[in-house]
Order: sequence, then C-alpha cells, then structure tokens
Amino acid sequence: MRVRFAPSPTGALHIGGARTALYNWLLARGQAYGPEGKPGTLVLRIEDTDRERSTPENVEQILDALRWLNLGWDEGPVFQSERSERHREVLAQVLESGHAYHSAANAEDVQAYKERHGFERGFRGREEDAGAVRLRVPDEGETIFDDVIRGQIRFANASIDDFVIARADGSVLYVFANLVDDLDAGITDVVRGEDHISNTPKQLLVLDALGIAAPRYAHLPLLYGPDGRKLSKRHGAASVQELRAAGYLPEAVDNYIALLGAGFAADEEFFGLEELARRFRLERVSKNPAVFDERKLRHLNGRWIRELGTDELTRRLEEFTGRAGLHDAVGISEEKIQTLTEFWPLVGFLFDGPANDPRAFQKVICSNGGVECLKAARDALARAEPFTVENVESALREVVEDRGTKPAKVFQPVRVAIAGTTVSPGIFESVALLGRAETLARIDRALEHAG
RNA sequence: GCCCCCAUGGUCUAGCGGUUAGGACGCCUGCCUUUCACGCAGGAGAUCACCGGUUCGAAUCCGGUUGGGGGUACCA
Repeated sequence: MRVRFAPSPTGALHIGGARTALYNWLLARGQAYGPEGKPGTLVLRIEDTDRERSTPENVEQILDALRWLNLGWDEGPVFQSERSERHREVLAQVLESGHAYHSAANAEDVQAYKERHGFERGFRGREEDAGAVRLRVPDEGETIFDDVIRGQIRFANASIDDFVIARADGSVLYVFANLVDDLDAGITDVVRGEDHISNTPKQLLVLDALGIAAPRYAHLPLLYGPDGRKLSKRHGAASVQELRAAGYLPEAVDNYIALLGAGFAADEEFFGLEELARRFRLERVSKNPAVFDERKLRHLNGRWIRELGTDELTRRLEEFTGRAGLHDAVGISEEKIQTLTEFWPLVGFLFDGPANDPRAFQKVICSNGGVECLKAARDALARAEPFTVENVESALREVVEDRGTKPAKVFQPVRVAIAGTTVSPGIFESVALLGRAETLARIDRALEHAG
C-alpha cells in the first residue's frame, strides 16, 4: 500500500490538514498489523504550483508541524513545481490520443453555453488551434467510484464540464497535476478531504483517457469550528503551531484529532500513535463532519501530561518555558495542570518571587486572624528540622491543632505569603521546596506588609 | 441555480432489524481535602432532523422533505 499526504503550502498546517496527514499515516503504519504484515509507504508531496500563495516559509512550517506531531513520512517531500516537464508529457499524451483538445472558450462562453443548454448540462467545447486544454467528457454514461468511507458515488457524465486541464501556455491545473503525481508515485489509496469528492470523477475521466486503472479513494469528512462553520483563525488555535504555543502536547493532539471523525473503541479514547495505527480502519471513519472542541483536547492533554512521567514532562516544560532546573517544581505541580501554559503561573513564584494579588492578601492574611496564624506558622516552621515535606506538614498541622482551628485557616495565609495568591501546588511541598530561609523571609515580608 | 456529500444528548462517537439507545468531553451533586486540580461515587441531558414506506418489529433498510456542508475557476 502506498498513500500520500499532499498539502498546499499556502498557509500553516491547520488541524484539518493535520488530521488528513494523521489518517494517512495511521493507514500506512497500520498495515503492519494487517494481512500485509508490513507497513505501507507514506509519500509527502508539496503542491506548490500556486506561485502567488506558496512560500518556502509555509513549506517549512508544514514539515515542522508534521515532525512535531511525530508523523514521519517515507518518501519525499516531492515538490510538484519541479515536475512540470512530466506533466506536459502526459498532457501531450491525452492531446495526441484525442481525449483532450484546445479551446479558446472562456468562463463567459461556458456560462452562455449553460444558459442555452440548461445548468445541469456540462459544457462541451469545440476544438480550436489554440487556447486552454480541455478534456473531452462523454455525454453518455456515468462515472462511478466506490468510496471506501461513503460507498458508491456516481456522477452523470452529461453534468460534468469539459474541464480545463492546462492553460494555453501548457502549464497544467490542479486536477491534472495531482493525478499525474499520484500515478507516478504509485499511490494505491487516495485519502483526502471531502472537498475533493467532485474532483474525483474528473480524475477518473483522465485516468480513462490514459487507460490506467484507478486507485482506491476515501474522502474524509471536514472539520468545523464550534459555531458549525469551517475552521478558521477566529476559532482560536486552528493551526498546529498555535496548538503547540497554547501548551498542548503532540501526543494529545494526535490522540484528539484521531478521535475527531472515527471511533476507535466503544469505551476507551486514550490512545498513543502506535495503538491508534493498530486500531485504525479507514472504512470505519465517520461520514459526517466533526466540530473541533478544544475542551476535550484539554482533557486529553491533561491525561497525557500525567502519562509522560516527571522526567519527560520536565524536558518538555524546560523547552516550552525556556527555563532550567524545573524538575522539582514539575514534580509538585504535574497533577494540577492541563496544558504546558498553566505550569508557570502555578509555580513561577518559586523562582521569581510571590505574585502580587492584593485581594488575596487582604482576604486571607488581613482578616479573620490571618496574621496571628501566620505568625504561629512562622515560629513552627523556624523550628522544623530537617526542613522536609513531612516535617513542614507536621509543623503546620501542630499549629492547626494548637489553635483549634480549621487547616485552611493556617495553610492559606502561608500560601498567600509565599506564593502571593490563593492557588499553588500543595502547601507542604511548596514550602519545603522553597526552603526555610526563603519561606521565612517571605512570611516576614507578608507580616510586615500587613502592618 | 446545478452537481455531490452528510444528519444519534451542547460536542466527539458506539450501535449495523428486537438495547432500559452505550461510552468520552462538558455541566450538576457528593466524597476526598490544604487552595486549585487529580481521583472516586452519583445525576441531569436524546420524541436517534422530519414525513412516508418495507417489516410482526426500524436509530438501523428504501423514498421524499427539511437543514447543514462541499464543489461549481485557465486556485490548490
């Protein structure tokens, strides 16, 4: 089996494209678990023939996104722009066999033709000496194919235009270039977005003209934003690098995107790439479009964060934040974050000093005996020896005991004194990690500030 | 307009002729508890878009309607 992912570098890789890439990857990789017993080949092709919109930066962004998602390819990247000679060669072939012809007809001519013949009628042109190249579409019959996901799809030939396959200068158009490249790459299974369904009969017609058998086709449902409309910038993180910047792990993105459009099991949804490949069945991909829901991605991301383990998570967080020496801070906070972005706001106080939250200070320290509790806590912590999590805990719990109060009455003032806010990792762990000197200094500063 | 695709709680899905329509996210309640989370235990939420047909029996099969989406370029 040979599959391909053929993005156009006209922008960043969006999650819809990422999912197409993922499904192709899963299909190829999953062959190893099927009757073939060995993985298929994934070819990466960059369809950069749109000179105005394609840029090298976009190409690099796409490759970068695929690498980040761990979706490696086996061949390529092949650049479509470098294959124009071959495109012209095949074009000459269909011209010579009479399956295609030159025509000077333009959009207006096509429109006029339809007004005359009815809009369900495909345009039929007359052969001329020059002009764009159009494929001769038969009036009779149907072009039919079996979509792996959707079943049989049929188009009446009469309703298909004699479509343009090349400009007057001989440069070919998308439907044609795309087909020729798939052919030369020996692609056996074309897995692409639903927006290509209406291209399929056209490519099938070209294939007929060439006398070559068609590959299998599978058209994936599209992805939408929360408002049910096509995904775009206004929906927040729509591109892969935006998801990365938002603190999502590639494992979670792969996992979530795989789920968007297919059920992999009746009762479990937490899967890594390899397990997804093992379970992936193209024919079971759902037919209806899915809405991208960042809340579920967040949930999976949280699970993956906890799955990684402290050492690996530390590596990711050090790269993400650009700070070093984070291991201990990760250890006491990993259970509390859903995305990498949430890490620093939670533990930054350990490195950069307490945050400034006057409301928390006022509420927790300056009222209900907060100052007294804080003083007592300070004295107890001054005596804790050695300054371990266990000893910090028993010291603070003794204060609670002595004063006959609720734990939070003591813990919260300490928390606000060292972190500046009411939200932080566990208080004993935080205090122990900060160390005695720094903890006492911060408590003193808070007491001073409270007057 | 024309061609094509699609339709299960708010969202993603399981289901493939007989189920109290299952799970996940989110939401609500309780437990845990040191804040926030995690975890655990419960709960609310679906006339399976609508109308016909086939059948003893339909979310499941067929037709139509409505709604949504894609295409309709000498873009990709």
